[in-house]
Amino acid sequence: MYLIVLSGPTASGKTRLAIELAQHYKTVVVSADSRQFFREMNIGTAKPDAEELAAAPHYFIDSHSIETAYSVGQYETEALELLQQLFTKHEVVILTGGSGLYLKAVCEGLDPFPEIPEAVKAGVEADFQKHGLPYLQEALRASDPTYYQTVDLENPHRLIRALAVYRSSGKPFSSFRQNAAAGRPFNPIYLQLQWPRATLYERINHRVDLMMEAGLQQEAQALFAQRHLPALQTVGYQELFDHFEGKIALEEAVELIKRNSRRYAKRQLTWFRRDGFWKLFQPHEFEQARAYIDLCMEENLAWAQQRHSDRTQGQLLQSDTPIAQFERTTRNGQSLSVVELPPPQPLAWLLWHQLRLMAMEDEAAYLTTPGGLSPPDWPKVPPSAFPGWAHRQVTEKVVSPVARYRIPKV
RNA sequence: GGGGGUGCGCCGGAGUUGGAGAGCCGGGCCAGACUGUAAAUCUGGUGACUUUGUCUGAAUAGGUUCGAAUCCUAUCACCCCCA
Repeated sequence: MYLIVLSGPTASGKTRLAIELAQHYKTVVVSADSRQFFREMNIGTAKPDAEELAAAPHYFIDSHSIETAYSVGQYETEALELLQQLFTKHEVVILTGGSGLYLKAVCEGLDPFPEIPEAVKAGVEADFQKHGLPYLQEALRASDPTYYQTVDLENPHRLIRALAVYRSSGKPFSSFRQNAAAGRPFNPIYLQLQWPRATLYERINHRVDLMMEAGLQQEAQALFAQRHLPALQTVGYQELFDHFEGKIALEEAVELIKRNSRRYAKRQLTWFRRDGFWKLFQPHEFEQARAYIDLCMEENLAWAQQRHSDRTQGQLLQSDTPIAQFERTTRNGQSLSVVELPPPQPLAWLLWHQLRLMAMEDEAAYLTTPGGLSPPDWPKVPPSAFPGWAHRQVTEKVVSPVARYRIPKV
């Protein structure tokens, strides 16, 4: 059983690729989007439209109302139940969405925490309103010195949550936080959509204009009375609420929606970067994504990479055994991508593909192959999948016996 | 053509009676944190470099002065008024 996890920043094209993959694998799409659950919100959440919903069955779209309190914990439980059912009928299921914590909840699991009565949480929030942040910090120091050491003490949400858990259960927040990976009956295959940053921002700006044309203002107007609900603390709605309250002009609200969407996308990228298991694709690379998924299933593959300050190192794993390595270093504005290739085998093109994406924003990128191999020697590479395949050998800086190729920009 | 005004960081604003600036505020951007509000919430950075520090810097070139972003001259750019 495989769960194809398709993510990427907002406006990167997840919806569309998810549907293409669902059609190809004759399966369904499960949404992990923390806003598309809500049936009252449509335009501003970029929900799949009727045509897209008809093209493949979707779950967790319009499944909840903004009136009911909803949390990642509940989502994890409900999603797991659903997946269990789905896997009885499908070998492969697609999970897509941009909310990192929600994806993590499904794929890795969150530690079990006790239910917190609404009154307790409201009590802590009231104390915060009354006494301010120092009160929360002091209360946490007294009740949970362990968490106090690691938590961001400037972040009220974190402190309120920890104190509410303590007050309702009598046990410190950190005692529940085991960071234990939950067992899952399926294998995730992680795919992430990538654009050059400038292009992504253009797409976001453009999509906001389209949302406004589609009637986002009217949609927000209808929800104005409920603007204090947690679900409506959302980019695209908050800014318009401010406009309706007369705080800002409409034009300004639209600009702020664009800016806040860009910031959101940036935070998503930060979140995803920390997990090194994402294999990057461009949104039009359906064939490559499909080939990667098939290889992962046939060869039991996994992707693993790590970022340091100025370099990225990674491995391609086969049943936990490294079978290929790659590295990228950045120095003085110049970038260099290096790959240590195994003997010719069908997976080498994955590395080539990855390096081309890494080279996307770099001035120069190179591929080195030990033993004088050249990329065309690699079998099973679908040439049509790589229109930029044309490479040229770089002669000036060849480090014998390693062959060096310039990687074309995407 | 004549008169007046303004020029420093990626952008906008503040500040200047000649006295310590890599330096205030806001924005943008970059980077980061984040186990139940997560499209939320929070943090840091943003002249250069060989970064415990060093160097350069107030449109450009000169000048006055112990000392110039501040005063003077020329040039350039932009804005306003008059023709």
